[in-house]
Amino acid sequence: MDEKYHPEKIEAKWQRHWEEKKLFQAKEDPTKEKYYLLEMYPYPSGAIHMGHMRNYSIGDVVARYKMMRGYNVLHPMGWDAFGMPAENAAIESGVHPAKWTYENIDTMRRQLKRMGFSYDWEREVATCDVEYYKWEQWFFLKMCERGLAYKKRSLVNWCPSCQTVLANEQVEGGLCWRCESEVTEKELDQWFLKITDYAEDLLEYCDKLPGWPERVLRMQRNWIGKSEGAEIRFPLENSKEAIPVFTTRQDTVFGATFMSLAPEHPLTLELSKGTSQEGEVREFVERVKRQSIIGRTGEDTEKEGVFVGANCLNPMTGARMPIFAANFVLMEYGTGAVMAVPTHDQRDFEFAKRYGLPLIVVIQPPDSPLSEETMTEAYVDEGTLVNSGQFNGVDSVAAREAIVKYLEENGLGGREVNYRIQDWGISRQRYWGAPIPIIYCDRCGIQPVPEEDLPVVLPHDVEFTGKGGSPLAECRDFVETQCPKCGGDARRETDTMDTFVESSWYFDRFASPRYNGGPLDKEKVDYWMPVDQYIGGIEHAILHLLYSRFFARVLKEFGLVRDKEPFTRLLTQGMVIKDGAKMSKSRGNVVDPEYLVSKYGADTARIFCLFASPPEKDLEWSDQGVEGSFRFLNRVWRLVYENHHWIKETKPNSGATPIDHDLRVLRQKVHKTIKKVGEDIERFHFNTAISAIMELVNALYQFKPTENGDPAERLVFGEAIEAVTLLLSPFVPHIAEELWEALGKGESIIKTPWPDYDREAIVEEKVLVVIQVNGKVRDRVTVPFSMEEEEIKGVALEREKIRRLLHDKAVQRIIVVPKKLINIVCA
RNA sequence: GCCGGAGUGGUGAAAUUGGUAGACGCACGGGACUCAAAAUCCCGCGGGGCUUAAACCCCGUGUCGGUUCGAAUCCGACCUCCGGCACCA
Repeated sequence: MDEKYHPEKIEAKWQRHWEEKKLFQAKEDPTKEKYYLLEMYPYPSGAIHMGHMRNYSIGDVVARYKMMRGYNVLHPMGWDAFGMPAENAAIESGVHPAKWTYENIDTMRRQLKRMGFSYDWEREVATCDVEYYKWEQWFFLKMCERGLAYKKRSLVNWCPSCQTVLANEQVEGGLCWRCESEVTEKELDQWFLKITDYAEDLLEYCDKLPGWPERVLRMQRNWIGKSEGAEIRFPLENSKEAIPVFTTRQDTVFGATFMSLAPEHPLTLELSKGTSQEGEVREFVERVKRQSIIGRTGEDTEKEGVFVGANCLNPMTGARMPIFAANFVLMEYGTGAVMAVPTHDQRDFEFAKRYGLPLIVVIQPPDSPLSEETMTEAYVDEGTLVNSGQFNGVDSVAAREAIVKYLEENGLGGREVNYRIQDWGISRQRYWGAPIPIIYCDRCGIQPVPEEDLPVVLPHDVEFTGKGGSPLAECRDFVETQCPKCGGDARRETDTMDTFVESSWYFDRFASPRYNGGPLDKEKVDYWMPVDQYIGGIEHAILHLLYSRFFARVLKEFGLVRDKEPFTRLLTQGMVIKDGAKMSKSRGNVVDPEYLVSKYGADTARIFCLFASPPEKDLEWSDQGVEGSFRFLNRVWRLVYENHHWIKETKPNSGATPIDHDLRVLRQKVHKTIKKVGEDIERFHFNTAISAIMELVNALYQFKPTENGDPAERLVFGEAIEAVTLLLSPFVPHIAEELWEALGKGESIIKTPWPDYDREAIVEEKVLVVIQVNGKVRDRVTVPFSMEEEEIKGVALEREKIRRLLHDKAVQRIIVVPKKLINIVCA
């Protein structure tokens, strides 16, 4: 052991050792309890950043701790390797996306290895490998068979900058999740996955995931957006047809005085055809369609519309209702048609006021009655029904139920549930992704690629112009093919799949990453899945984490996996902040982990991330904090260096000698620390676990051993040093291994069981009792642990200071919290 | 607008969930070692009052109330910041 701590020497040494001994290779072993720990895999952008560093440091503590606890741990790592930055690099600098991606992977793998993370690299997966994405194509075919994947022409979100379609989940506040451009609408033929079939189940199971943060579950519930209400059919005037609407306020149906249609609603143009309104309607629809999502749905966009030239009838009253096209009605939600009740819906109120449409109050509030003439805004709360025929006098909540029944009985509609969530659009008009395995034949229509023809390999030689349109469409060798049904000339689908499809099942693939008999080796997946602990950023709360839950359900139906919830526990870690903002290249406030490792070593970088704040909170970067962490490791190093010679020689059983008070206190501190660190790791309080170890180290510095080495002292002190080393090892594994070796231990520290604390040793002999008078701390007294309540009261009342405080007061009661506190209440 | 979360020293944070507020670290101040510096080690460090000093007292967890013997923690109202959803019928 060197006198000085040189991280660069020891870190490389132990990384080599772990790799040579294959210490992190996971093997299925039914006799051992498995623990599947997973951190969200990175996109190979070129370099590991602080966010990764933090995420993976957190994960590594848990992995190593569980290994020492005797679990059979699976801790894999891979690459979310398809995606646009690779393609953009190709457009900008001419490097092929594959070359760019694989080189980045090499760099980042090297960086991760330099951090000493306990990954099973044998299981590494890159999603751009054909061996990976061919199974994704296989899933797609199976989903087509079951109608879970389908193609439809629809309005989709289009990012003009990325030149591709985005899923609803990828539009954040009207902006592209990746480049923050304003998203527009476009009508395109697209492939969708039927996540809506699972909306109810996904929602229901939000209540059955106790290991997930409430915040994430709430976001998912919100996103699924379940509304219960009714469908009501409004007959068209002079026609047999009717317009169905969805409403959650069927109790207000008697107050519906007009109808609003989405501009994209097929009836909008159809009804206006041949009327004097036709031109105006057409113009309006065209104008609305051209708007961006923000322009269309922003909160300050004014409500406007146009009469389509036709009317429908209120099914309850028979009253004639003019039909409008209105910009605020969305085609994607409900039926794209809304019954307008201006008195009890604010949007309808504003619209009615603008176009001079009639108001009928049908809900009266309990206090001050409403009148159509004086209302200045809609009344949207509950009340009693009026102007509602047979339902007059009924409470609005009860009326919702009664009216649903009436609708059903009279064939006018019925109960209906609606979800905000839409099917997942997965077509991307980009090159660097998994090709959608579909062939178009002019004679036979849409033909799935036969399973035996998989994979549909992404061609290598294509041109990257950045001009828009998928490069695959320009690649004749790829596009031109034969129809699997008739054998005639046919064309391949040139869109690729959303990269979130890859990440929806990579955790399953880690269980059998090289399996070739199918996507998953059932036996192995059943052994490892579900993921016991998943760790990653909150930004995936509704993207990846919802898609993965959907995929798990589908895979379960295919009989490929056993569980429909893939992640038992989830930890969402906070961002890394510097100078008040998230670290990012554009802000210029990044700290490169590579630099940190070069200057201080991986262990310092790791322990800083873990110590500075609890994992779920944002981490404020501090250069001095890093220095402090490095200082602490040096302190530990010196402590062991100065003592390792004699500790190595101390035989475990050499001293049955009785130990004195100071030693007993030290030993108690050791075992209390063992207890606390274990408990803190279990509940992910790494910062307090580390501070507890620091306290122990401080106590060992305070403890001055006698000159010629009392055997009992050597025993206790030696035990303490070993405990410090063991407890530190999940956090700072390299230095721990080196110190462990210096202490004369043969086996790698990762193979050493986590220490148990001695229950006897932590028993308190004396306990500090706080004495309060009327809730204010006035004195403290140390009493024997076993002292009875009554006796403690006596001791407290006898205290000089307490007597002085109480001399002219009458004691009313005394509250005793055993071993902790006594509160004397007096007048 | 709706739904969450969070506000604690100069600073990052503790307080295992109603029982000593500020552990541990950083910064800062003082001391030891040194010719000197760095490194290291030791001591101090919420604010105020009183004091040579100690002892002691008061205030203090965003603000104002409440519950309780006792509140950073529970309840109500408000303020500020952050996040999610949002013309969803």
